[in-house]
Amino acid sequence: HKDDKPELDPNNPVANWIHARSTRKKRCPYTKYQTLELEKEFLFNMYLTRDRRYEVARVLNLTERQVKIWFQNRRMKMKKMNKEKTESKEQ
Amino acid sequence: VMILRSRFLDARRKRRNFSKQATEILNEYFYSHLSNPYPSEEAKEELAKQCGITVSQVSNWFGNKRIRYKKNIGKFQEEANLYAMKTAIGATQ
DNA sequence: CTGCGTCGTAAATCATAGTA
DNA sequence: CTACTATGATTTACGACGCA
Repeated sequence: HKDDKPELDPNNPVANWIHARSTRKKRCPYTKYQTLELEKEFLFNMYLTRDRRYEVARVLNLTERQVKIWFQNRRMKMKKMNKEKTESKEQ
Repeated sequence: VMILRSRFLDARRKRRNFSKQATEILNEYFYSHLSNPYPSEEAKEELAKQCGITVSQVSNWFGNKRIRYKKNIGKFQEEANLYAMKTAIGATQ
């Protein structure tokens, strides 16, 4: 009867899904050293100044963009860990 | 040594597979929303409650399911048919 | 308009559970 | 027990959108 599902694609269900662009850089796992240094910097301060970003990128042989994004992801990770910790303590 | 250290540092990676009922519920949602398998935050909360897992785990499950399904649709054809049939029967009631 | 912030996700990879 | 596969979690990299 009432079909609320807009099935526009009987043959190709993934057509309307979100797809990464083909120009996206492939994920490249960082070395233990890079990760350790990034973590140290994060411990020093969760937000980068422009100068710190330049310096960290130079020392670790990453682009400033990669360092910026690493910090963004790291903050999201911290947020998630805090949420889980809080929720488990309040139950 | 490295193994012991990594086990300590990655303790949260220890896991148990979800129950069969939970997987059943997640698959039913996935295959009945195959053209747009992106549950809203509210839907995730409801699924999490029904499955007895966290919202993050529901998000992980859908992320993994979407990419693995897309990577090899043929492999999941049988499963897709099974759940399509189940929801069809449910709709008949 | 620039530029960095969060949020949600894709895709690859990791680590181990499950199984033949 | 070993080898291999399935599966849940984590790690890079963006796109979309917000705010100053």
